[in-house]
Order: sequence, then structure tokens, then C-alpha cells
Amino acid sequence: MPELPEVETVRRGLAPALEGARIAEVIVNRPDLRFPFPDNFVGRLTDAEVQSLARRGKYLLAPLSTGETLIAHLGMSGRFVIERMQDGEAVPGVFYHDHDARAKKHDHLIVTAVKGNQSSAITYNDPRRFGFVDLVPSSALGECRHFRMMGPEPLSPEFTGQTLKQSVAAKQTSIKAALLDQRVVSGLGNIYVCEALYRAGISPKRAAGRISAGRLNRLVPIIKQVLNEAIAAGGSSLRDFSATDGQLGYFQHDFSVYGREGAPCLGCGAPIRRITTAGRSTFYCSHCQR
DNA sequence: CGGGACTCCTGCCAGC
DNA sequence: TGCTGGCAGGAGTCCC
Repeated sequence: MPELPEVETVRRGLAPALEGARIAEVIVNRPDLRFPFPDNFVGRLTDAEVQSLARRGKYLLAPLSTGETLIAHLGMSGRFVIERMQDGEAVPGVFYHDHDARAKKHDHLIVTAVKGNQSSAITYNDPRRFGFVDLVPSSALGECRHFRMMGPEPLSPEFTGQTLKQSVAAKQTSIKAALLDQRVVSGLGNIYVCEALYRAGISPKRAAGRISAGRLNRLVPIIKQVLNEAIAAGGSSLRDFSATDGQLGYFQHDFSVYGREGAPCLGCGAPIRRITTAGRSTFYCSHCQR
């Protein structure tokens, strides 16, 4: 599922139920996801208060009253679903798996968060189990293995044409691979890299280190624009992504190239091409992107 | 060392 | 209808 816009959509969906809530119950249905659950995971979470819910790249971060921060990564197919209860009654309009009978099968983690008279069951479901959760000391978040090497947030002022130029200057690899590298910039994935490069008119095959400062200066605001549009649309719903309340994002209707192999380029009409690099599909227009 | 290929896992869909 | 192969939003690891 999730690149930055989808994770941000999930964050916004979970925040009202989690921020300021006490974790009353934790159910773990298997020993591991991509990695084993941390030691004594249930004990370290139970009765902790969630101070806030933040996002870094494609990670969700929940700093806790215990001094640890709960980290979640959704991998390819992870998602969170909320069932909210108020005074023992389900809150109308909030769905729990109604839209998808497959969901219950891979419910790996269920957290009950209590806030005032509201209780929310928050379920992490992930068929492929490429996602994971972790608990790290809040005081050393930046030094933990997940964030130590991570590049700037693409929507932050620290991500500029200049900083991008600097981080890819020595790279022989393609601009596509460079932008997917979370050490260069954090949060981009296959969809939004394809879309941004199309809008910027840059070939995904072009060597990252050989792109002029001027073109990178134009690329960076385009990346921000694509991400902001996708966040505003609630992310992209391919296959199984939905927000925590079951609502579907709709940015997939605005794709210019992703998933459009053979369809006419919106700019010139030439067929969109698909190539495979490192096992990943890349969609682009060989006429408009140079 | 940088960079590319391969790998983890399950589900779905097109094609036969 | 049923099987098979290919493909999927990520990213760590291995090998050249």
C-alpha cells in the first residue's frame, strides 16, 4: 500500500482515537511480522499513554508516557482499521472490516485505546507481513536503526533542489533509484516517483548525478506538489488501501503514468512505457521525459 | 564501496 | 471452472 501520502492519511485517521488515549489492552496474534515483536511488547505497551501520533517518511511514530516510542511501518500491504465504541455502543458511520471480508484473516495486532468515554479497537492487518512494529527509546529516536540514515522529509524546507543535488551528485544510478532510496529523501515510493518524474519531464533512466541543478530545482517543488495533491485526495487506493475508517483515497484517478502501460500519454499521445528495474515497474513517456 | 538482483509473504487477476 | 504464472504501494541482504 503505502507511500508518504497513504501513511499520512492513516496518521490523520488514527490520531483522534490515539492522541491522549491510554492503551488498555494489546493482543498479538503471532510472534512476528517482518521482524519479531519486541520483547515483552504487550507489557511495555499496556497502560501507556499515547502522547501524540507523528509520521517520519513512511513510518508512524507514537511517543508514549513510558519514554518509549511505538513505531509502525506498513510495508506493502499493511493497514490500520478502527472500530470506535462510545459508552459501549459502536459509533455510527465508523466501519470495521465491513467493506472487506478478507480482512480478519491477517489481523496480527489489536490495540484497545481508551480516551474519556470512548474506546477504540485499532487493528493492524497485513497479509504479506512486510510491515513491522518496534519500540525504541524516545530520547534516541534519531539514532535508532530506522531513522539513523534517513533523508529529509520531502515536504520540509530542508528538502530543496540544492540538497537533492548534493545528495545525488556522486551517484551513477538512475534518478528513479535515487529517489526511491530513503537515505536521499524519505517517504517516496514507486508511484509518486513515477508521477513526479513524468511531471518534471525527466527520464527515470537518467543518471542521477548528471542531472543539472536547474532541472533538480524544478523537480523538487513538483515532488512536493504531487505529494500534497495525493494527501488532499486521501492517498491512492490500489487493491486494498483504505483509510482507517474504510474510506477510499482517490488519487489513483489522477495518475498520469503509473499503471498506464500502453495508454496514451496525456501530453503527446504516445503510448506509456513500462520497464522493469530491480524487479520494480517504472512507467514513463519516452517522448516527454528526457 | 556502490549498485543491482534477489528475497521475504500472500492475494489477485489474466490467460489458458 | 480451475490451475499457473506474473505482478503488487517496501526495503534489507547478498554478491559482483
